[in-house]
Order: sequence, then C-alpha cells, then structure tokens
Amino acid sequence: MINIISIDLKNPKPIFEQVKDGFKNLIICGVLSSEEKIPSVREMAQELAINPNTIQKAYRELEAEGYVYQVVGKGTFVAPVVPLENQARIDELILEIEDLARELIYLGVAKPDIISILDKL
Amino acid sequence: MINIISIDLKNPKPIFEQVKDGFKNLIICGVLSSEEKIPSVREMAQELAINPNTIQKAYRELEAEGYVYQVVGKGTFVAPVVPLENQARIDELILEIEDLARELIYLGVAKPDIISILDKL
Amino acid sequence: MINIISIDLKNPKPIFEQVKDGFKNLIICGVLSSEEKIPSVREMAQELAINPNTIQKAYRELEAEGYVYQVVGKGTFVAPVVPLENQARIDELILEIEDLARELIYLGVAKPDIISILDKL
Amino acid sequence: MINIISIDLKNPKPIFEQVKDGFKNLIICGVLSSEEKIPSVREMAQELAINPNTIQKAYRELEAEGYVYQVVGKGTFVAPVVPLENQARIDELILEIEDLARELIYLGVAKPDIISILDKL
DNA sequence: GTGGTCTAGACCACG
DNA sequence: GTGGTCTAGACCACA
Repeated sequence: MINIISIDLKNPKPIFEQVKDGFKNLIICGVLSSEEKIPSVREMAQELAINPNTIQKAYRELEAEGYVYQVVGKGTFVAPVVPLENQARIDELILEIEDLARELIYLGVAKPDIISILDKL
Repeated sequence: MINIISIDLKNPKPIFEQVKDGFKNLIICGVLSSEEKIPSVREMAQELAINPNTIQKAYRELEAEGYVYQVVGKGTFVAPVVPLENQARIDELILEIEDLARELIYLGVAKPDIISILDKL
Repeated sequence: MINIISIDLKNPKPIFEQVKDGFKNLIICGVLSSEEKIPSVREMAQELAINPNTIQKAYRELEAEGYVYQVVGKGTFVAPVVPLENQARIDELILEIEDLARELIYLGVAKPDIISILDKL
Repeated sequence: MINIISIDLKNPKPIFEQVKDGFKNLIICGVLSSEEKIPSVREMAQELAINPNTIQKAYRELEAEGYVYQVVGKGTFVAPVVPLENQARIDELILEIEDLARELIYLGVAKPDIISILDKL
C-alpha cells in the first residue's frame, strides 16, 4: 500500500499536486477501490519525507474534487463514483482534450493516430 | 486583428500564459497563418492594458516553443509549421491526452463518445 | 562559493549572459558538481550588486539549457549531465568550432598547432 | 559574384553581422581573393533588398577587422593577409575554441572526435 | 518603431 | 526563504 506514490523533487509541478495526481491516477486505474482506506497524512508524510502540511493540502483538494472523503478520527477513504454526476468537470475535461488534440494535429500527428491511442486505453 | 485575445485577471493562470495560450490557439486553429505579423509588444500591452514586459514574456515563450519568431526592428511573425519536428512535445501531449481520457472514462463517459468528439475536430 | 562569478559592466555582453556563461564554465570545468546548490537569486543579486530579475533571467536560461534545475522554495541546483542528449546543441557547437578553426588557419596558425591546443584540454 | 551572400531575416543575428560573416567566410575559404573588388554598398543593398546603412555598417566592421579596405571613389577590396600579424585576434579565437571544445566534451563528445573534425578542414 | 536589457520594488505560492 | 509573476519606467541596438 505504501510506496505507491512517487515524488520527483526536480519536477516543477508542486509536490502537493504530484501527491494529488498520484492518488487520482491510482483511483482512476482501479488500484485503489471505492471505500478503501488510504494512508494517514502522517504516514504519507513520513514515507515520502515530506512536510505533513503538503500531504494535508493534497488530501483536502482530493476531497474537494470528490475523489476521497475524510472521516474525523477514522481516516481518509476513496469515494464511490457516481457516473456522469460531475458534468461540469466532464465539460472541462472535454474542452482540454479537444485543445490537446488540435495541437497534436497542428504538430503533424494524423487524427486516426490520435484516435487509435485513445482506443487502446 | 485587435481584440482577438482576452485576458481574465481573476484567472489564477498567469497573464503571460493566458496571452501565450491565446495566440497558440489562434495559430493552431488557423486564424493566424504562417508568416503573418502579430501585434507588436507595445500594441498588445496597450490594447490589453497590461505591462509590455508581460507581453514580451509571452512572445518569448511562444518563440521558444516554435510558434512565432521575432525580428528586432520588424516585429513578431507566425512561424511556419514543421510537421513532427517537436517529438518531445508530441509525446508530452499524448501522455496528457491519455490521462484526461482515462479520467473521463472513470467519470462515466463511454469511450466511443470520447472518440466521436475527437473525430469531429 | 561566493565571488566565483565576475561581472564587467563595460562589457557589451548583457549582464545576464555573463552570469549565465560564468556558471556554465564553472559547471563544465567541474568546479560545480552535479546536484550542488548554487547561490539563491537574491544572494547572487546582492553579491554582484545586480538586480535580482537579471540573475533570475540568467538562472532561467541555464535551466532551459539543461545546466541547472530550480526547485521553488528550495533553491537552484546543478543538473546531472546526460551525455549526447542535446544533439542540436552539439551540432551547433561543431559548426562554430569549425568556423573558428578556419579563421585561425586563415590568420596563419598551423592546423597541428590548433589540434595540440585541443589535445591539452 | 552576386548572390554569394545569403541573408536570413528570421535569424536573430543582426543582418549587418550576417553580411559581415558572409564576406568573412568567403574570404577565409578563398572564394574571394586578395585585392579582389567586392560589390559596392549600393549593389549589395539592392541585391539583398536591405537598407544601405546596414551594408555600410558591415563593410565598416570588415575594414576595422582587417578583412577589406575601402578606397574612396574606387570601391572596397579584399585585404591581403599578413600571417600571424593579428596576435590579439588569434589569442581571442584560441580562447573561444577552447571554451567550445570543453563544452563539447562536457556534453559527451569524445576528444578524438573533436580533433578529427578539425583534422578534416 | 521594433524587440532586448535592466532596475526598483511589490505581491504570491510553495514548503 | 525560495523562485515566479507583474508593474512602471528607463535606455539601447537594429533597421
């Protein structure tokens, strides 16, 4: 369970964001499943040798985005998914994915190649 | 030609990045075509009521990323595209697009729906 | 560690470039080694009696060229070398070195003399 | 005789410097030989579609560096070489060539490879 | 008039 | 305390 998140201090991306995205990926890929407990702030902080405030911030944002929920005195748990609930987030993602795809096309990548990449997921 | 870029000062995204992304989109979508002159640093600065240094930073980054080139004494111009030149950027974009697509799927969007969005571009 | 870079305000070369080249030389000659911390932007600015923005520009370019990496809140560090990674830069350097050598030969310096200079490095 | 110099307006190098370096190369490579007349400022300006002042500046610098000499009313001519005369310039070139070679070595190019490049000149 | 450099000084995010 | 962004305003090289 531990060592599942990796942090790169050289990465310009803020550490709290690396932690957040790390958990998001684990949840999205199914490594962490609904209602599963994730490590406490202290455990993660010690494990990654990082300031607990930084982990705290990552957990807070994960909760705000609906990926986990915190129970005082119990810990933090993966939230169940409610398909198509967060339409605002879906719209945002679609806009982003369109932008990226357009840039790829501009850079010379053929549209079928892009689609085949997504098809393999 | 003017008023083509809009800036939102409340947006947490840095101003120079909003300017940069604005021009990138215009170039990618073909609104600005190769060798076309874009407004001078001072013109944009006045138009957007923003410090010239901020515009200059945006233009420099656009140049570094190959979207425009600057000629001292002449102005800034849209650079011609060299297909598949920037493989590093392409790889990066593909990783991002995969992440976004995975998140969309997790949120309940069906894969064919995602693909049809890209197909319409 | 301090006083390792010297700036000549009369030199037509921009200050930020003098700073950049100074650090590049220190890194290339091994005075600064991989992962070593270099002075903060503010320290260098005070030490050289130069505006922090100018130092920051030098550091940013050093980062863009792969000589250092910056970690917000931590400082700036010498980047590890990845041999033969930057082929574009290598090609550029070879062209320049060829031009210089040709000029030396034109000025009457014998080719073996030039080679012996390089051999001593 | 004409069309021997090519100018790239996109090149960040100033145009007058491109003209200067262009002639320098032609002289060094022997395409232009001692006492040969080079085109007048006006001819070059028209040929390259460039401001005559810019050509003027290039010619002035070429003269200052000893590559050509100007005769009022006659034109501009390639100067004869006096081997090993300009020791200051030679020393400068050697310093530059050492710097470039050190950077190449740092980037992972083997010293024999650099020497073989020079040997082929 | 164009972009390039530099200064002085402010505020912010991150850890 | 670190780097990142932004402003206001100055001077310079190039064409």
